[in-house]
Amino acid sequence: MSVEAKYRAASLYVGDLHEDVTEDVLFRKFNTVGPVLSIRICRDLVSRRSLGYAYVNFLQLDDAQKALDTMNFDLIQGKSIRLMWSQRDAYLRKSGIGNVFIKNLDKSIDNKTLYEHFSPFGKILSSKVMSDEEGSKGYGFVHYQDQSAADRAIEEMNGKLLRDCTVFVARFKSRKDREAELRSKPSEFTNVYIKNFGDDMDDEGLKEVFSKYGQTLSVKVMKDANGKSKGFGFVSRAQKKVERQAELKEMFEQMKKERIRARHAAKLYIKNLDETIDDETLRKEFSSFGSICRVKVMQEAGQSKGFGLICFFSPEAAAKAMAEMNGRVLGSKPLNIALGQKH
DNA sequence: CATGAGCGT
Repeated sequence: MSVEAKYRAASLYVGDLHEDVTEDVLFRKFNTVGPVLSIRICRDLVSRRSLGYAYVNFLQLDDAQKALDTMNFDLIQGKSIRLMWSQRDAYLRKSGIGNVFIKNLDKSIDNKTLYEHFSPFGKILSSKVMSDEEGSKGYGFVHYQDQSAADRAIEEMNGKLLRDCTVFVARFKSRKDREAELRSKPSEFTNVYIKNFGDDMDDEGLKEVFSKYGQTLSVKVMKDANGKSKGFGFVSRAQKKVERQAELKEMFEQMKKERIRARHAAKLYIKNLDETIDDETLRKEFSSFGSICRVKVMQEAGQSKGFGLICFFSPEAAAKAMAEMNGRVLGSKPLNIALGQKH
């Protein structure tokens, strides 16, 4: 095994990190287990904000294993960290194979307790109780290495009483799959709207027509202010509350995605900036393309780092600016402009 | 009631 391969084998992924956690803090924590070769907190290229996950590279595999066994779900800055082996291949994470969904969890069940209840069935890659500032949200996930382990866990645990709650345990479904499923088998409905029956039909007549098909709860012909039948209405069916909620949720999510996309498309990254160029110069040079919401030349010790960003209010303005200004010499150097990365 | 997030030098 090459040296690199050996170190890679001793790499842990650390997720769910508080934004303010530093390399230093992680080093001091993990170095207590055994010698740590390096730590990397992944950060946004430009803003340097933490992306909430890191790698801890141990010198020895045993130490990585020990950290995994003893430090998973430890709190740092009040947040429970999630440890996994570093796994560059995204297949298992994406495929959902071995992933189990659990709901109706007693609020007192935390990450560690969930792990303890579900570890007898096989090797767990990652597990988590979803939570917010208030604490547990009452559902979570356990992702096993093997589907067979997941199936055993479902078989054994579904319907079991954990503390005060009977848990529901099933294969994980992505939100998209779940919504598709809900749409494909719409829930039962008990009301129908009818139109085009003419204005001589009354409540009793309508009831007579429809009673052939089953017991009716209520039958009503819509009337105008003078009590005359309108003879028509709208054909529709009532949505159940959960259906309506799912629809609204999807709509809001799409609107949110669209907002993010638009904001993303309105952001330009400018590289190869002449060091004499500051925020104000950059703003002035780009102001003719549209309203600018933010300009930032990245600096270190009062010196330009030679790159920065401009956020326009509209994607159109950003596109125009990019088309016109890419390659344009400002100061002594040609601008290198790229569309924004995420975040 | 509930179906994450997420992988680098």
